Amino acid sequence: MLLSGRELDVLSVLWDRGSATVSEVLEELQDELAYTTILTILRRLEEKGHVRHDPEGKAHRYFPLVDREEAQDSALHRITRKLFRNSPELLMSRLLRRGTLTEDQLRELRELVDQRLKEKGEG
Amino acid sequence: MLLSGRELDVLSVLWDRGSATVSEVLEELQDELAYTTILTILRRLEEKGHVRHDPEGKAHRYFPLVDREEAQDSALHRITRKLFRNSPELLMSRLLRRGTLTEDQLRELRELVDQRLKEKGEG
DNA sequence: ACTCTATTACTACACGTGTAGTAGAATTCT
DNA sequence: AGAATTCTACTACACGTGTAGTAATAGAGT
Repeated sequence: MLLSGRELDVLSVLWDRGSATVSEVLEELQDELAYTTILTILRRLEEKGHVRHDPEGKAHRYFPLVDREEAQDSALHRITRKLFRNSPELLMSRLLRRGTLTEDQLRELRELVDQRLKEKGEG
Repeated sequence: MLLSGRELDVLSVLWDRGSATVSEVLEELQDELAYTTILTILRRLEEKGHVRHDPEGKAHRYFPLVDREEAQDSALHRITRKLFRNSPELLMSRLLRRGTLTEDQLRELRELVDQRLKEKGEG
């Protein structure tokens, strides 16, 4: 699944709200795009099977058919392969080295790692 | 800096070897592309200022002008913004949850996190 | 010097994406 | 009902990317 920048912008609204009409997407997006631009993006997403719609009054209400996690995994997988020699560990260490995490976030992260380690130990 | 899939394939070879000619890139890539395809990609990368070349015999030797870390950061930044609500922590926890890391990698990761925490504590 | 071959420079073209306009249908307002 | 508004369907177009062909050229071998 390969989603473009704009497609992700639009899908993000659907993910956040569960569903949305063109107008709703339009309202929520930062960049001021034309109404028909959103419409085009949603139509293309529908062609590709990433969203569907139900009629709602004279308008359409769009629903995501892929979920955020899938898109996240797919994007992570791609950049892991292309930029991190296929090593998620390298990716993480790069993120850590960039130092954008707060102390609290680091602590939570350590919790998560410990959690995973515990699971590995048991399983 | 936005690098396309193929551009990343080609740049990866330059990063791995330090520099490369078209033939060298060609040899190293999995997908069997035409010689001129590689040439085109390198020319475009050069137009954008991402590589440069020196003459070498009748051929050209290409050198990367961006480094892998920059490209990594740029890609990570983009997907963090578009897919993880701008939270690198969310990204990491997603990676952890996918469970693709081995026990050893998890341990190394915990080391790294501890390391960062220590630095934060001092700084 | 002449031919063969590797290499570049230039061109081409299909496809996806970003962006939006126009025409016409559906609703709403008065 | 007629006018204004909202919305969709369809079309358009520029730009980037993936891919490669053709023509010209520079060395390599003899």
